[in-house]
Amino acid sequence: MRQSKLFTKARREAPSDEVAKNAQLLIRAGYIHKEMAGAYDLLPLGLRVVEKIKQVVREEMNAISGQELIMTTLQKKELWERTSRWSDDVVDVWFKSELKAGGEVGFGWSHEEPIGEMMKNFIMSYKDLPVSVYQFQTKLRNELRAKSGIMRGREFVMKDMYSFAADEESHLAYYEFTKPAYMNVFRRLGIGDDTFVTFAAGGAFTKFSHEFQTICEAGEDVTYVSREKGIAVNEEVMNDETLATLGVARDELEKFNTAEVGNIFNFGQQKATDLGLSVKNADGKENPVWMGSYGIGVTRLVGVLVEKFADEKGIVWPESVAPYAVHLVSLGKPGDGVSKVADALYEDMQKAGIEVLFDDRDMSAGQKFAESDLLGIPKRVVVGKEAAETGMFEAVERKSGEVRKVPRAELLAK
RNA sequence: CGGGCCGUGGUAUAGAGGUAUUACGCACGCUUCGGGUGCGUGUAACCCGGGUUCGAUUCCCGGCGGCCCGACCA
Repeated sequence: MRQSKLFTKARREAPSDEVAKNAQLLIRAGYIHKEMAGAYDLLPLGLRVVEKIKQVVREEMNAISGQELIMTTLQKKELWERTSRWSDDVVDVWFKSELKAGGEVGFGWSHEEPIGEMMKNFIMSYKDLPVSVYQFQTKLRNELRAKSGIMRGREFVMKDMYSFAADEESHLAYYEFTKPAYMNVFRRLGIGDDTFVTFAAGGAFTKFSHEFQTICEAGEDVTYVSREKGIAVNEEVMNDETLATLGVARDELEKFNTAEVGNIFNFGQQKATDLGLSVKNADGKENPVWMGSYGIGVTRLVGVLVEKFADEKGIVWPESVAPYAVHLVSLGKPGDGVSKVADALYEDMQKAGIEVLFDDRDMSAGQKFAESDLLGIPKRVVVGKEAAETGMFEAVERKSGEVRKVPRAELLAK
């Protein structure tokens, strides 16, 4: 992508109505645009980051037999009434509207009800199970207070997966199976060492649910962590009973601010019972399906990654999610020798299949470097007079600031 | 939802009861050419409604919007 054609521009100053570091940097760099409190547009660069994250998640979900689909945002009132979750007194984040043709609809804040209902059309027998399906969906939640920039919005992208099993054993096996898959995701995003499977409040049928909490100053949760024992406990369930159950002592745990980047939840047979989703077992009897749900906050992860890795100069993306792998910065003037060298290099990098953002604009070097730092692309290749003459290009690693002189051929090797 | 702070060009800001400062940006010209180059000219703003007043962007009330703290948070 030629930066001269990119309609977004970096800004020098952070907007006055944002305090959160993630939103300030993402807006300054042109990744997102604030539409209203808790609702942000994904601009071309931001969309690329989101798509990168989605791809990592997709690969890991596919690896545990998840089948991707996408559900509607519009939700049937009758369905949610059946599970007693239509009322605003029960679910306080509903957005609702009315159909002109008559009747009320809700806007999806979660999808276990409709997905369970839909699956009734396809799951008849224990032989149809186990199955798990997932989607990347824009959730709408009427939060009383949106905050922390992109980390807690009213409209956000979430990966939600739902599993269906015929018996408890295979159900729990799958539930456990998702944990390493989730950790693979977080590891690939560069936050594996700071993300913990965390015991959190359960529901009607399980003592605990499991959250994936990432150490992050801007996070809303407080988590107690024992790195040695590999145990983490959400503050909300932090008590003597929990400690006894888990076999840890209070003084073994370190307290952190954390952001919930994922959550897995065991519904037991309750959800399917409410929905009337059952299968015939081998003995010919109807049996409610065992269900689980598994979420990952995709857009929240964008915020967490910015919060965790940004430095005083701007954003620093992990390679796995960066909008481009290389930021090619030309210091030439339109039509001069330097520009021609940069242009040719850009074309060849494109042909080599390298994702490259090419700063071909006519601006001062200092401004280009400052903007490049702000954007946070992992590698910057600078084309100046020296490079044009010697064929040795300056490659700067954004994260470390390390500078190397590399020959052209090396830049085209992936 | 309770409490607090705040709404001025595209962005960030100053300010006063008599239509508004500065910087960035943007346009044009010159300058500069490896860390947000310097100069000149130009462009562009007081959230909405009501009240007080000769006059309100400024003071008062209400609304709308934003941020923060708390509460809430499958």
